[in-house]
Amino acid sequence: MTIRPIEQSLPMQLLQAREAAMAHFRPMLREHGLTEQQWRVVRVLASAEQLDTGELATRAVLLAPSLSRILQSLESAGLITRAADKTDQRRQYIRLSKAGRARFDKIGPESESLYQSIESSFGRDKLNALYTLLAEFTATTNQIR
Amino acid sequence: MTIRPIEQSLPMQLLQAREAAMAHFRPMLREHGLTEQQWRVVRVLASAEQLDTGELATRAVLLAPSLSRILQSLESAGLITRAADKTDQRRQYIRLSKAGRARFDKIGPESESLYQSIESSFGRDKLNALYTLLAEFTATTNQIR
DNA sequence: CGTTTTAATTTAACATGTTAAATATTTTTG
DNA sequence: CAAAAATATTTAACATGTTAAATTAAAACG
Repeated sequence: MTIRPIEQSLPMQLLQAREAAMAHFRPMLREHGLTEQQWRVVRVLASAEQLDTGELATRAVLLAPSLSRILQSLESAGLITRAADKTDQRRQYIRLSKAGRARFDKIGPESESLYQSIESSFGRDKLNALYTLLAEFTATTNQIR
Repeated sequence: MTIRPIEQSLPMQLLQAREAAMAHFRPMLREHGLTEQQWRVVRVLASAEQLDTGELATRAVLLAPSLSRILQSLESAGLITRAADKTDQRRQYIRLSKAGRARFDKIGPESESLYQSIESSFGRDKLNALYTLLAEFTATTNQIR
């Protein structure tokens, strides 16, 4: 059997594409004192009143152990608050604090601006095409067995 | 300014697409005692006589500190050997040991088989189109500034 | 030729990824 | 209802990601 060279594999292209994009965001986030993953959590919370950690993990694409540690750091930084569910003591709800909202309001426009510079370089139409293909790929591949 | 929702951002789609793909490979690699990144290094070495660590890092898409640790583990496992450059004592060359080659020969076909099941589910043409778009995106985005 | 600068690699420190196990709480069952 | 099974979250352990600093060797410079 012929084995595909590593550089011709889709996972490697996905990795390099993501790295190319994130290289533009990381320095900015660093100046604002957030990691890429912490920023994902803040962004998800900014678009919802409150979320339980399960839903938060799904939307931020984080595994539970990672999210658990990230929430500890965000809580220490005063950017989120937690509240236990009244009827199910296992479940807890997370929401952005005022400081968390303020941080989001500061970073959001800078992030969007960087995103648009990427969009205009690559072309909006191609970016949309790529986005759509990726979504299809993910859906299809997640269904295999 | 309107801030793009996280789930509509390309970096998140890239992350999810990669995760969808890797979920199929990780359990197999685990049974063979290699992590995803160790397997990347072995694959790169399998297609070259020997490589210095700089070139190896580039081809396996790893940062130098990560590669340094991975080489230590692969050396402990007996899968690679190292040799210093005769004229430049800073530079070292890495090559696959016989055990490393044997490991590659065992894993390679299983990996290729999984890859082909993904390819046939998504469609070869769409996969190629996606691959090409990703390569263009990476090239374009790496050039910005 | 000795000193400074550049380059290759490793180490350090902290955050996250991954899997397994532990904990605490709910729900199901017999 | 009491024991067992299921669920939500955290902890543990080890590997990798990321940035900065340290180490070592080579090249450039005065």
